[in-house]
Amino acid sequence: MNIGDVARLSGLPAKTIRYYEDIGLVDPLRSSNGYRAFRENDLHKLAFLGRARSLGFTIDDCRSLMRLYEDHERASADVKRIVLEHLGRIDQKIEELSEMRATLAHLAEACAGDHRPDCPILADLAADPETASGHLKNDDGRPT
Amino acid sequence: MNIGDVARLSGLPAKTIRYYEDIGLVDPLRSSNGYRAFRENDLHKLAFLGRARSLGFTIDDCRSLMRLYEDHERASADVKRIVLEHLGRIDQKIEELSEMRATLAHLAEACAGDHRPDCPILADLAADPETASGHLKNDDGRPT
DNA sequence: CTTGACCTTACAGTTGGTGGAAGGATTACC
DNA sequence: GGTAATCCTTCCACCAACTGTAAGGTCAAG
Repeated sequence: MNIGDVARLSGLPAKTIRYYEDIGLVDPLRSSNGYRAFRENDLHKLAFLGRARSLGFTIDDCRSLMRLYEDHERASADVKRIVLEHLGRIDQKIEELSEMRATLAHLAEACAGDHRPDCPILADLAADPETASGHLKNDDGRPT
Repeated sequence: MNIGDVARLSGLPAKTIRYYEDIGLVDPLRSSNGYRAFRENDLHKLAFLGRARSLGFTIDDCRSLMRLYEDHERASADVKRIVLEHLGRIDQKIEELSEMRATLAHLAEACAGDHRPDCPILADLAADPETASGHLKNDDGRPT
């Protein structure tokens, strides 16, 4: 199989596949014309990588997961640990984004969004840290 | 004020402040010794930038927001539009992460996480797209 | 025999900074 | 006045995980 074939079959761009070879995630053979020659196994690996990446695993995670995948003596605990760590990172990210979301939603709500220049959003962004968005979360002046 | 002072006051690393000058977000004066000389206004700008960045705005957004901040003829609608667009991107990101989270949580739950090599996580990652994690979402074999 | 689709490598750019080296300026202290 | 510590300067390289582009080699169809 040429790179175009595995690209179609795996759903990964050819560029990405070349990149994955570059960083040692796959290692296709070479035809006499210099073209990469992928085996079934390479295709499987690439599909594995694509799925893992789509679940947000880092390339480094992918490397570990692939190693475990190919090691039939592995302990499932090792796999689970990677997943749970990743899950923790995702939860943290969701947490951060939700906080941003809440603040931004408050700000957007407070802004008239018309032709006038008065804008609580800009006022908040310009406020010193003590004040910033605190007056929208609790409006009685107590420190947050 | 030297860069160390504004770094302390704004909470931004000196490196970041230099970078912001590099990309044209601030434009401090220079003392005769070549040191950057920040005015009050520069400090305000940097604090503004720090707050906007902490809310997840891109540097490009920050540029637009700063322009609007400094334009006293602005329409608050322009500010609100930027915020709402950003809010949309955040919601999308949260959505994506939540989907990942759900899939990963299912997988982790299904995995014994012990010394044995059997691992539904690896099985899922290796499965072809038709099957992948679908069998965990609906276990009757219907296509998802 | 040429056209077009495919393949190759290599280098630059993306985002938003961070780290480090090499060297000049200033301040503190003896 | 010397010197050590702390600032400050510029410049270049690096992070993730690709993506874009250029310049060129290969192959199958008509």
